[in-house]
Amino acid sequence: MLDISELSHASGFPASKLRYYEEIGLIRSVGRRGLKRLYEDEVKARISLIALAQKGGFSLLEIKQMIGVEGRPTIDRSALLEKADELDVRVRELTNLSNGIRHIANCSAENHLDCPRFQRIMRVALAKTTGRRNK
Amino acid sequence: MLDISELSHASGFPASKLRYYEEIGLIRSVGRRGLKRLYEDEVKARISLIALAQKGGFSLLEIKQMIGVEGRPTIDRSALLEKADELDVRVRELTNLSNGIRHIANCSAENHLDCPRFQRIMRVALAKTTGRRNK
DNA sequence: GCTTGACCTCAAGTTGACTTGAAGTGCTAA
DNA sequence: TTAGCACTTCAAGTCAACTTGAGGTCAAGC
Repeated sequence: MLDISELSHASGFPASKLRYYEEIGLIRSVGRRGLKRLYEDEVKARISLIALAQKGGFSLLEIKQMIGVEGRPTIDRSALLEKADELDVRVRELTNLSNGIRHIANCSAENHLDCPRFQRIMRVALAKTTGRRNK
Repeated sequence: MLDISELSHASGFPASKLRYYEEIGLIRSVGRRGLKRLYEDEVKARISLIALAQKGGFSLLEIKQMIGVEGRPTIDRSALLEKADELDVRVRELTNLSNGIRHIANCSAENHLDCPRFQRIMRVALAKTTGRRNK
């Protein structure tokens, strides 16, 4: 059991953010000591997971659906697997982007977009992208 | 040479977004036909790159610094390599997250955060994260 | 030459994810 | 028992990244 300042300290999230997450139902407190919220230790893992998923480009709403209220997702298995696939596509793209950036850092071409090697890298990076729904 | 509707169609970006990008200096038009903007073909690659970098979690400002105005970055080599490193860290995290999500989809535990296998996956996913500046 | 329609500008509105501020509350220690 | 302080709520503010809307303009086809 931790109060909000302990959780804040442990997670590196400001208390305002934790209150906000609780407000939108991403985390929950299990009671109060006085008027202070009390959190279970488990919440720490939950918060780490949320932070991670955010880096993956998921919105808080998507994350809520994926991890659910009690650690059980509120969306179905196939939707979850779809998210994982999405993530894998992104991972491949970002790997290529990383290579592209490294190339820009090292290449001496006037305009990197004109450099054939860079173009090849980007062609690869984007090849996997075709066919994606565009929001 | 393409006008904005052609570019919009080719890139899948709404015209409003293209105008916005031009306004903030991320892309540029090379002239007008009447009052319609004219873009060079090169802009298509630039837009793809922007979209890709955004997926990598970079802000439009960061992207502008990385690819610059004429295809030359406005930040230095070491800063670029740092961005690439950042991206590599993220790639590893997201790979683990993907595994975590797949596990949630398949695991039958009551609460996934309690599942030891899931915990292990997340521990790995987050292990690489320690030491990162937290904004 | 006149209408039409796709573009234009510029200001204001929207959304997601928070933060900030003002005013209140209740353990804790003197 | 009273002061202090860390928490509380709730409304409003902020920021990035766009979108929307009102009112204007120009080339093209009738």
